Amino acid sequence: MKVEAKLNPTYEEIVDIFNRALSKEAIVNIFAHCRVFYDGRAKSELGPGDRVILIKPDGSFLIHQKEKREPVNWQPPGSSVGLEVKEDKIFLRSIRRKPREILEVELLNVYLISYFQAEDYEELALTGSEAEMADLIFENPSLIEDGFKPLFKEKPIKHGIVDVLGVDKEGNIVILELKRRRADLHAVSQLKRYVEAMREEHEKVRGILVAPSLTSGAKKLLEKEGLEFRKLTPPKRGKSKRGRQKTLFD
Amino acid sequence: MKVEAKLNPTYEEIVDIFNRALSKEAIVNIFAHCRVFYDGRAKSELGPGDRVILIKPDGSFLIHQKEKREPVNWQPPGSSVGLEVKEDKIFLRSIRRKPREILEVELLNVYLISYFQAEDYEELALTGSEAEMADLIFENPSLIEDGFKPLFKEKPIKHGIVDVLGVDKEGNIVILELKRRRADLHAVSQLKRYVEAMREEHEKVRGILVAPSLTSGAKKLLEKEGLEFRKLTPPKRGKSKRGRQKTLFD
DNA sequence: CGTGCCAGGTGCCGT
DNA sequence: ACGGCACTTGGCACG
Repeated sequence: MKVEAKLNPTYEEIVDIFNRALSKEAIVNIFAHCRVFYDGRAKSELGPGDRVILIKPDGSFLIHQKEKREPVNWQPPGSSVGLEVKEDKIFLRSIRRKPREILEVELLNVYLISYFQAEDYEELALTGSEAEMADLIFENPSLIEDGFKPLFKEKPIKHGIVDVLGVDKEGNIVILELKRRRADLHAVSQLKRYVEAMREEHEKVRGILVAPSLTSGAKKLLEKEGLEFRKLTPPKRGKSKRGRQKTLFD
Repeated sequence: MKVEAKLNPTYEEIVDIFNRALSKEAIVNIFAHCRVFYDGRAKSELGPGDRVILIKPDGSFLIHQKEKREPVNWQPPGSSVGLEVKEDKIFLRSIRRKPREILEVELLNVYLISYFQAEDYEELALTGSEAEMADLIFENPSLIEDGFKPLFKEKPIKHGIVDVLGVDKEGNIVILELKRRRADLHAVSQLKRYVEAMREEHEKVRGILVAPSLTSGAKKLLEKEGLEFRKLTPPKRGKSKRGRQKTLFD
């Protein structure tokens, strides 16, 4: 069976279904009233409440409250999960090694347990990333400025890795730091670090922050440091047609 | 009913259960074979496959494949969800405004639809954060060095916000950048930015990176810049009587 | 593996 | 809202 679901299961049914799900490498889904304990890189406690628990066959373990995109507690892929019944209590326990982390869920009441032997061979195809900004600049360097010649992508230097390294028409070394979204102080610091590292060994080095926009603070720091800005929005490459993104949702 | 679940539902049952879930502000959980389209800050497409869909009453929308901690597609809290049946096809659509983003799920087959009217009044209590490192330093400044006097926490300066600002026994201004985990190049850049900003207006300014450890690159840059390092691991404060605070006093 | 860095980052808290 | 930043960040690519 690819999917199974049981409302208000007994302890025996929970154990039974859980083990069957594990053997099938299915995704386990539990609606439960529970308490949660975590100890590892940090440590946390969560009192009794209703949550959704998701356990994936790769060891990922998610506990979701009824709000927010983020799980309140979790365990990353590679963790090992187990179910334990002792003294009229039932626990889910997930252990990660390196770093050692333990997630423990006391199931006070299980409203629903289900599993899903999911078959999925598709991968996400995403466009509009920073990497595509770099590609775009290599295809059309004049987007930065007339005479700009990009030479390296993801080039390791003394203290970090430069997004794009090139030269301008006057022979200056040009360092580009790309941001797919509005650039902040962090981005300026990053660019400054690269520029200073290159200036240790070269005469004329320019630094250009390339992004759709700048925060106010980033603009101030950029100007103070004598760095530059070029406005550029990451492209959304259409799979088939060159048209705008209106094709699907209008 | 607090929980409801239907295996292999008809279109009508899907609509029925989905609407009931919405009116109860329940969490909706769907096991489905589906395709996914997203357009917003970026744009993506995901071909047919089995996924778990979670829709929360706050508008959060998660689509999980069978691996990884992260959803393959999602919509953040505040988004509006709708279910639409047209021409023998059934779609889930979630819209976010500001920025405008659309997530569309074509449900090719629904194995299970369930909802959970979760009641939860508990919040996570977590310890071992960077904020607690700051508290610890204010309680025991000699952890940094003898004679250190912390003055401000989260102090806004010219180009950013300093974690801890204080003075040493010789009257130098001291800037602390705290990291709860191994500090990297980014952390050093951050500290350097604060130190340089303060040096514009003060004579003697020291910068100290406070973290459990340093990456090799961070160490190199830190030394080159004349910045300092103090080893400190974020404390895990025991909530109850079980004094697990050994790390504090040994 | 550790190092470095992007992410549709998310979430929190300030002005 | 915009800004600055932490996060059990997660995930990836590369040496």
